[in-house]
Amino acid sequence: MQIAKKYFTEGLIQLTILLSLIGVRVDIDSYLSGYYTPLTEINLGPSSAYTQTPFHILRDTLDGYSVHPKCPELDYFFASRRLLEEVRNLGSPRFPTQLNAWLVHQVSATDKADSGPSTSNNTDTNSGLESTEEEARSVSEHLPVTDQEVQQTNPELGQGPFGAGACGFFKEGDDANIKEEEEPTALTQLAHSSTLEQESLLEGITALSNPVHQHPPTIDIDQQWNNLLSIADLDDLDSLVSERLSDLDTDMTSAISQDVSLHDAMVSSAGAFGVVSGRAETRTFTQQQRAPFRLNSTGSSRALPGMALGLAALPFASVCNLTENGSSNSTLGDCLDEAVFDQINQLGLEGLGTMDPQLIDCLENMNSQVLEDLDSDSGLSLESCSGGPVSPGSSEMSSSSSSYCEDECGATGYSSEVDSLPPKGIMNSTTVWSPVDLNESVWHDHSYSSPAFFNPPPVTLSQKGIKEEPLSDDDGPQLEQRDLSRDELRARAMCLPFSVLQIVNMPVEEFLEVLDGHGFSPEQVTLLRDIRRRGKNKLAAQNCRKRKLDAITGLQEEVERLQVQRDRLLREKQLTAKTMGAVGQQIKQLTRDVLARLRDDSGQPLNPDRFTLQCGSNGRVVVQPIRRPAVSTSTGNKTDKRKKEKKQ
DNA sequence: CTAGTTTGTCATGGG
DNA sequence: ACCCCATGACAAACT
Repeated sequence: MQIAKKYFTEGLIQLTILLSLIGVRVDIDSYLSGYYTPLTEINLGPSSAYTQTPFHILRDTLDGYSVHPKCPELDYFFASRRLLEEVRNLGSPRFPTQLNAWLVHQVSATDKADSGPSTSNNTDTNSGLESTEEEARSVSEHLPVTDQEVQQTNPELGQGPFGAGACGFFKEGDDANIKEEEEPTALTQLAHSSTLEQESLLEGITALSNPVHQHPPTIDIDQQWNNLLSIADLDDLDSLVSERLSDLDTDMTSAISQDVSLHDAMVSSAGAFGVVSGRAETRTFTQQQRAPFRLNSTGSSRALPGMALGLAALPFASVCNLTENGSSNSTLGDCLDEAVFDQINQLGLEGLGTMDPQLIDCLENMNSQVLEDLDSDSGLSLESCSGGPVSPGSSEMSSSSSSYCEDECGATGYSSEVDSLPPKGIMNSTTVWSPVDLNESVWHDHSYSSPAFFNPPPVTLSQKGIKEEPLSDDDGPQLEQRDLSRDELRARAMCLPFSVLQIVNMPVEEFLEVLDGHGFSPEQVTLLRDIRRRGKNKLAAQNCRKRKLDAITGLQEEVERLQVQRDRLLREKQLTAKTMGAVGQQIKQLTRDVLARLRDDSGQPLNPDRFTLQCGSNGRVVVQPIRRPAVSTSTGNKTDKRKKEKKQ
């Protein structure tokens, strides 16, 4: 039901945008204001802010973060965006601003939802939801009147952005529309306003943690915020902030990708956006997962000036944005689409050898996040690429990741995928060890044990990786030379046309052919054999160490398991002993009771000390006299015998 | 500076 | 005989 509502809402919003593009003004404020009221009822939320954010949550998830990009539910969303793109191509140069307005609406919805405390506060004061609706209506009614005012107060928004949440957003959106119709000269100003919008988004978030910065006109909401914060759990607040953050990420990335066309007219926006991103970075509520996105976003935004200078850079930014948020159909579809990713995953690195150079460039410009996605493996694979002790788990690793490692990490000697990866594939792709290709290949130029090719921001690299490969793409060849392994240096010194990786990984047959067919000198042959032997032994050593560690870990786990089992058995033993003691006492008591009711031949009660009850196999209970000698110990028997002997 | 860790290498042995 | 692999041992680099 919520999803249906979401679709309906989104569709309505986008229809509104489309209508606005052709000059039809549609005021959705009233709809939105009325929309949340039933939503609140649906979500049975007691006027909590969270109960008013489902729309936002759904949007967030369907925007691509929590939902897989291939999720069919996104088709509609992407189709809508494509439609908007087509409309823009039809000649509406200011559409990005319109999209901004749409995004603003989107956030405004959440903000309005987040400003739900107003609703909750109203409910607290028993004023009901109607008052909120009235507020929204009044706001929307004032909008046409205050458009000019808003435009004038934009700079103020820049300083202390719209504290009023939804109100400010709607004003911005309508403002954009009207300005669009008014004067083209307002384009840069529009850009600035959009920048302000972006900033306002952040401010809206920061207002969560610091509501004091809100504007005086928003005193009511401010107070309501204080009320909310006073009762809100910290964890809830964190989750709330994270929701806002995710939404922000979506908006920001989308804004970047969509604003690119306007960028030549709004270079300042990029800078301002960078500032915004930086500010977001300083906010400590950036979660670990979000942090890379934010950093990447910052990076892409910093690349925006370059994009403004040349369209050639556009696809790269689009790639970054596309892969970051998984949304927005990019113009890069020709260069990089899912099929390419699949191809990379399937072919492993060998695809790089035959891939289009442009695509390789694209890949090189990708951030680490993208590369990790390509790897479709966690840090483990990365660590394995960097030669971590865990790496050698060759046999357990997937072929895709292994091949990826081997290729991408270049001479990462001990990705230990020698077995799992398809060496023949490499040879086929490189056309049977073409020396030229090998020397020119990217991975060949990097350290034998370094994943330099994948050198993303150091954050994602393990210490070992950093240690072995401080190289980055910006580092000069001297560092590169320094980080070459000894064997690599020897191979170069001996003018061997193969990299260490190739020497190590090529099949025996190929290796023998190489030794025989290239007319190598005996020294070169010896070096080739040594390199191969050392490389394989290095892999073997790493495998061995990993196995040893695994064995130790397994033994430790087994020790822990056995200790737990021992403790459990000891407890069971104690419990059993207790139970046995209790049962014995019960039997004793029952025996006394029974014997007390029995009489001997003389009519006297049986002495419990001299008789006992024995239960036979047939169920009969027999009274038996206690045989003292049987009860007495062996030492007792001996003493008895001695006494008897003495008596005799 | 020292101790511990990591990593590459060699020697050896088994398959 | 050769190759591959596993593993202990050693040394260098690094933390």
